[in-house]
Amino acid sequence: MTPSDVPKKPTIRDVAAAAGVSYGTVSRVLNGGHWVSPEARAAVDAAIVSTGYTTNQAARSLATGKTGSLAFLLTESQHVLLSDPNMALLLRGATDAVSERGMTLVLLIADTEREQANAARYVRAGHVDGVLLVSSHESDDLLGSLVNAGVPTVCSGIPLWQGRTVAHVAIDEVGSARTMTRHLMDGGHRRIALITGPLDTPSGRFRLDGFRDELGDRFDEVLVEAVPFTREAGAEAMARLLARAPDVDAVFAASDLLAVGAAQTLAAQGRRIPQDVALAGFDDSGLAEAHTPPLTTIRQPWAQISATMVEMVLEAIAGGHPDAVVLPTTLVVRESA
Amino acid sequence: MTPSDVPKKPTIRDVAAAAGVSYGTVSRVLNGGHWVSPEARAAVDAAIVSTGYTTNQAARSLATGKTGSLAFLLTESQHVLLSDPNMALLLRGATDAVSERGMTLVLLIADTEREQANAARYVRAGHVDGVLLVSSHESDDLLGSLVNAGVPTVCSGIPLWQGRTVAHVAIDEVGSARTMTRHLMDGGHRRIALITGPLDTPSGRFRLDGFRDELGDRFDEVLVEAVPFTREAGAEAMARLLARAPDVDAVFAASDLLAVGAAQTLAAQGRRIPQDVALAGFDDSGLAEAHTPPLTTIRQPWAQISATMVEMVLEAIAGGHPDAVVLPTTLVVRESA
DNA sequence: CCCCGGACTGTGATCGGTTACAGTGAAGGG
DNA sequence: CCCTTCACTGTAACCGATCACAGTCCGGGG
Repeated sequence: MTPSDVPKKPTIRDVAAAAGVSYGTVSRVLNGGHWVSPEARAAVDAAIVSTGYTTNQAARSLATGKTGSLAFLLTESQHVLLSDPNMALLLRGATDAVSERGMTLVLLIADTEREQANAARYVRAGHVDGVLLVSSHESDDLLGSLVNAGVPTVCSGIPLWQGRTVAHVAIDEVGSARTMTRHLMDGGHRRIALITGPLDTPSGRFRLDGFRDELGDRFDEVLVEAVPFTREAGAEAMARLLARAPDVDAVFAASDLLAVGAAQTLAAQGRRIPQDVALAGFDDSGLAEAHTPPLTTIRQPWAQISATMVEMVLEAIAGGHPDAVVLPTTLVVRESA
Repeated sequence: MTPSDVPKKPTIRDVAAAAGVSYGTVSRVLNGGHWVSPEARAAVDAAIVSTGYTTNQAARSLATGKTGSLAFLLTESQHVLLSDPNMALLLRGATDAVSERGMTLVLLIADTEREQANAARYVRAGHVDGVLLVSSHESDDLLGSLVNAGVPTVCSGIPLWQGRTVAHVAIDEVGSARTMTRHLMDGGHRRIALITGPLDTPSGRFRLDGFRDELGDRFDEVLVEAVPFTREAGAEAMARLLARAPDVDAVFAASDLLAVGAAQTLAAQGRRIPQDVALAGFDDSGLAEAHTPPLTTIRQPWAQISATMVEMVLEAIAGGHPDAVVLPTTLVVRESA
């Protein structure tokens, strides 16, 4: 075919030649087309199609200092991405929101301290324009190093950080926990237990707060377990609760996964759900609906959360100072409570 | 503090100045350090640390034509990332393998035809050096356009593609299905049903092949359902199987998710697992172990699969022509069968 | 004593864009 | 009728790397 076997990619120079204008004009068309005559623009548009031109992101980045991509930075110690369906939902929503704007999502997973340092270096090196920081545990150093380096960052969930406040998107943790607790009380239950997440996570801490607030003087320390967000931990916590308080008649688990674990223990000990013990989860992940019996739970608006995060980080990149955003949740009543 | 409020990032020129050498020498040190005197190298290394230099990927890409990143291209019509734990495992493994080599994973999700076209354009524009194509359904056009454009591509699973063969990593689908079928036969079951995936997916098709091969003349068309890989579809398929063949005494589901769906239907119709009907899954996702009773299943070596895919795509980028690789699976026997 | 080659270093061109600036021609105001 | 403004276009410098090439220095062989 052609002399060269690898037909080099067309550049704006090639497009300019094909359109009969200068490459400056092509560049102008590419960036909004202001101060370009209609004829020139039409010619350039046609030339872009005919040459099959696609812009070289590397060259553009070099000139503008922007990369056109965001980092989805997951700082979790375990296989959260697979064990926690929420993460997948967040990731999916972020991918959509980002690609809608012609940008790219770079996925960074930083489990260990060392990996977190690597990720921070990567981000600070300017490989991405901003960061969606998804972590449940506190990670002062990583978040701090990003914020201090002036990297536009938005967190998912309320960051438990000692420094100045950071832009974040969260649900109304306390309110949601109160709503569920109220629902269980309205169901006539008197001995309501809580299996919450680790107290160094916002979800773990604030759901406990809401639970305690709503119960008031009926709150009993004995009926609380704070454990990692895994099924096994939920099962073990339930076993401890039953040992300490055999008369428990309702359990509020701070995640569907914890609830599933609790359900296994309940089944093993011959307690029926919801006849003997009512059981509620949190998240409305696929698990909740799939469970037998289907779980009463709290639905989190994941798509909205991720879309809002992307919006906010773009605002920050543009020089703005996005506030915190709190989104509402929905109580989903099914058979388990 | 400093006159300029935003302290520009150091470049190789700054490093060179600090080290008292020319920028060419710095570049040489950065790329392996051949033909550089030990003193010069030491000076440069020290200067890199003292200036806090990090290489500007955009500039390097522009000069070399390489981007240092791979695409994880997911072409699925549904929320696979969340419904299918396998995808998360693959993604996780790929992230690790890629970051180990100092590269980056760009996550592309292309559901619709339009999104696939976008993704193809993105990849062909040279934003990434290679592609890990993760799709279960056939997608001739996307795969074809990548291969024809000469983009280094490695598929997960055997691509059902009419064109020339493409590099891929797969498990021994037929053999795994035979193993499980044999296990069920050895358990004394006579009426074994199969709920497999869509027949336009390799998993769906080849697991049926293995099942049929192993059963030989005991194979019965009536006992086969081919449905999408979702829990609901599994439940419905099980209902149809029970209606057609009430005497079924074992079910092999081609994914754990399908098995979970089938279990729901079995429970609803009062059939006990494994006493009345043995049930087997595929994948050994978290679901299998979490299920009551725990599912007998086939374990896929996801970490190895993703690592191999990354290795192969790097080989292809380097100009090689990686072959197909088939990895072995493991039968995991639990209580359900 | 000169020349040559090997080890190392510096320079300049280049990648493909953006952007500031310098034109250019036509329309319009004084 | 000239000068200014406006709308548009072309040019050159620059972003921060890589890499080919041209030196430079030194030791050793002829």
